Amino acid sequence: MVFKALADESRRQLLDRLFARGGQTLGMLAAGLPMSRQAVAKHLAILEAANLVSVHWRGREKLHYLNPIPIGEIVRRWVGKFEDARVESLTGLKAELEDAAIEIKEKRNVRT
Amino acid sequence: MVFKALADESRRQLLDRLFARGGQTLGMLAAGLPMSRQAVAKHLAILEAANLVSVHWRGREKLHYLNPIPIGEIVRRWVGKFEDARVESLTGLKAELEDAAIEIKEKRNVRT
DNA sequence: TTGACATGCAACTATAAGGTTGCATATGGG
DNA sequence: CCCATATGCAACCTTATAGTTGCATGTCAA
Repeated sequence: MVFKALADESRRQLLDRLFARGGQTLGMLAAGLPMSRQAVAKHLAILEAANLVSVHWRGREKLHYLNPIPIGEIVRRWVGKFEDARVESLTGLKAELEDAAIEIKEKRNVRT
Repeated sequence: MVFKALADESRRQLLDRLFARGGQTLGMLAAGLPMSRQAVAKHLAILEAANLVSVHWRGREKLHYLNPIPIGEIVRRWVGKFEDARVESLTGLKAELEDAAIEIKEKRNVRT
């Protein structure tokens, strides 16, 4: 799942590295990160499963690339439905605030 | 953090509910979800911390709203930097594939 | 073919995360 | 004032996840 994949800092760092330079091998990516090669392999597997990273085998080397499908598109597919909700929610908030104001007014009347 | 907040299905459901109707109380949101009120409260706290949900107190009731700042914007701020990487990455992939093709050709030549 | 290198697989550990229960606190209404 | 209601706080349990180590597999190059 995309959000779970992006939720981890190490995985975002891996995406950063692939952003800086595509086609890196597992070994290249693992070197310089403060964790074992196997840990990196796991992260890359998760990124692959989330369709954020694609791979290409060249002999015994596994080359990693940011997925051709734009990450933004994948994410937008998930959050897009909330885009239009914003205005309505704000309206709702406004209404509630007004309700509260009225209630306070009413109380003042009772007490006076 | 936004992605961690969005990574959980229960929290996405809560956003769905607030999308359907803003200004719901903790109790309202908890009713109908297969978990305790306290669990929902924790999720809402995480959504608040991630700036996805804003609250407004009315007496003893806590009203929840999707954050005025569009969720899409928040998310885009995180993934935006990868948007432009796509083309370059594809180019990189293309180059690697061509490299691979050349290697295979060279081998054929050696063997032939 | 053999050795070195690149990756995969599996078992295990530690910590974080989602969930529960029980009790405390604060507000509103009669 | 008192009780019901709405939420908060804290301890605890269970499972998921990030990480480790050790060994197996597969490919290149001499």
